[in-house]
Amino acid sequence: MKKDRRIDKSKNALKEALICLMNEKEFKSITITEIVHLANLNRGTFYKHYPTQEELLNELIEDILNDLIDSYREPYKTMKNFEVGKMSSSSIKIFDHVERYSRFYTIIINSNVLPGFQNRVCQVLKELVQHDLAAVKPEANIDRSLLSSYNAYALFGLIIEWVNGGYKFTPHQMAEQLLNIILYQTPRESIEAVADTNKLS
Amino acid sequence: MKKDRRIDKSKNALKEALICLMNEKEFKSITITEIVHLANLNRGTFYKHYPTQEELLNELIEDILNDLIDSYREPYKTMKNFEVGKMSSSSIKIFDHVERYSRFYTIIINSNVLPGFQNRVCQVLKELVQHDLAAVKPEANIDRSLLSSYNAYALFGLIIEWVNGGYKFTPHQMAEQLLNIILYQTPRESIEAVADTNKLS
DNA sequence: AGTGAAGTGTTGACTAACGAACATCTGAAT
DNA sequence: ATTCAGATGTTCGTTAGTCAACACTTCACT
Repeated sequence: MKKDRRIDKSKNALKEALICLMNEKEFKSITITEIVHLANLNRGTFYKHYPTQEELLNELIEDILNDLIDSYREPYKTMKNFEVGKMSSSSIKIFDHVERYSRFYTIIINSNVLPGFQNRVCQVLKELVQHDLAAVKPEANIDRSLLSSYNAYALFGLIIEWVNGGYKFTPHQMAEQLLNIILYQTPRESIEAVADTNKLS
Repeated sequence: MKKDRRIDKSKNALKEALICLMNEKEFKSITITEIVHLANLNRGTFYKHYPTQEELLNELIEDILNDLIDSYREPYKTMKNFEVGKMSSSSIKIFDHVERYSRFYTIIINSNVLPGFQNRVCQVLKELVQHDLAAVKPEANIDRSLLSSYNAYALFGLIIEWVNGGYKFTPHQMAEQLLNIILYQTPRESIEAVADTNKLS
């Protein structure tokens, strides 16, 4: 028995409405009545799924982080024995994820609401990078935690700059920028060695 | 008891899906399964409201014509003793209507599917114009049917050109164009006399 | 001719979402 | 301090939409 699609439709409508309202006013001042009005749903439907606005926001954040993880791992589904050199910019999906939730990222990053979100994104990125590193033979004198954190925050910096600049580039252009940075910033002779540590997006 | 909003949501999803599919393929080749798949609805939901695709299309057309009528009459709600000279381009809503259903208008006008639709639009426009004329004192030697048809098709010509040109103007610019044509094409001394016959949009 | 994949039309049991109504609670205006 | 409009949290009966399953048709391909 497949899951009833009405549930997802209602939940998505509520989350979409919440993002929309967060664009306009402070989260704390958003009422449940406002949310269901914008979502075009009965108020009882809200209470069937969430006790408070905070719980709705929490689930939205979980959705976004899960989509971030899926997007990051997207290239891995098709390839094996990953190599940055053979990676095409179109296979990098993490910037598509950011664009998908661009309104939310703009709210969070440009303002100071929900400061913990940025840290959670970085933490997730770091774990994703670290997981990749685990499958690669160790590099001399480089601590894995340090290296993964280095790469995770570098990627996050790219995202921050993109968001704060008002999305002046397409996701594809961002992917190209990332590839260029990875491939040409690294000293030529060590590209192959480091390549496997940079399985970004 | 207000009407159950689930009905409108489902019907709108089906109509939106139909427009989307008509953009890509011939109407006759569109299956019900395709429609409900794109609308993200159960097939039974379709049959609960419509026996065939044709009936869905018919109701969509009725929706569009009703919205056309509402949009045309929008300025009348706020004003009495209508005068074109005092009419602002922002009060003209008929081009907003066309933009709202722009995808549908493009399909119908650029191609030859559903040729009857254009005639129905013109007929509706003519009746709207004629209804306005009925409230105005008769002009010497001008047949009312001819005058209303003249104005209705003139307006339709504006729309056709706009659609075929790929919507190169905003609805507001179109409204300004219409006002300019009405006000400056007419001989100066007869503006007042004809003004009331041009309650367009 | 015959096979099979895909669309059609319908049914039945189940449930999420519906409107309406209720008794609170809140907070800004008086 | 009082009022009162608006938000909250909950309940109840109803219904639109859900999935799954069915028999049937269509038609392209073998």
